Amino acid sequence: MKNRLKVLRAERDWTQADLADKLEVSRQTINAIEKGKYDPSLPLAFKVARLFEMPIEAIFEDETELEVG
Amino acid sequence: MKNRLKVLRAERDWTQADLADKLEVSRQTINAIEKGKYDPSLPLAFKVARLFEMPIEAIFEDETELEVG
DNA sequence: ACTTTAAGTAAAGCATGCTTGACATTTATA
DNA sequence: TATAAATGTCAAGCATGCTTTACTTAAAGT
Repeated sequence: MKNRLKVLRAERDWTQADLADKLEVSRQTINAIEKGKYDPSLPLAFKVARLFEMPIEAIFEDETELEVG
Repeated sequence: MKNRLKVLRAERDWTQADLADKLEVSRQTINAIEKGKYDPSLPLAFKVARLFEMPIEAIFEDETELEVG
């Protein structure tokens, strides 16, 4: 799953640690999500969306295949 | 986290097993999410949103407190 | 009443999300 | 160049998401 965290941070001049603080997660969690090591949980995705005041879909981009079935 | 899965299913006359099949997860997973036992992962939430053709926020409702900080 | 279908629930196990602590690398700045 | 700030990464451990198997309960149709 792609995400725009790095850009959204840059627009606000926030460090990964800044964002981590605001979201109440560890800095490593932000780093891992930005680097695509794993996806955030849904509750964390909601928190991100609220912080940036935009829909989840405007921040995270799903790239899983469409069904064949 | 509240969700409208049960209603969305009912509108389409789908069983939990039907929905599970369409989402490629187990029936128990659908049951657990509907009963609020846990939240779906973000990828699964995206899959649900695509299936019902509506934004994640129209299906799942976050109810975590706003920051005091 | 019987049968079937749907929904609920539980346990064990594996995969993923997130934590802390520590250390390495990169980037900016004195 | 030296120092500090920001980012990257790893390991161990705990919490959550999801699986399979299996059983129970509820609802619906015969």
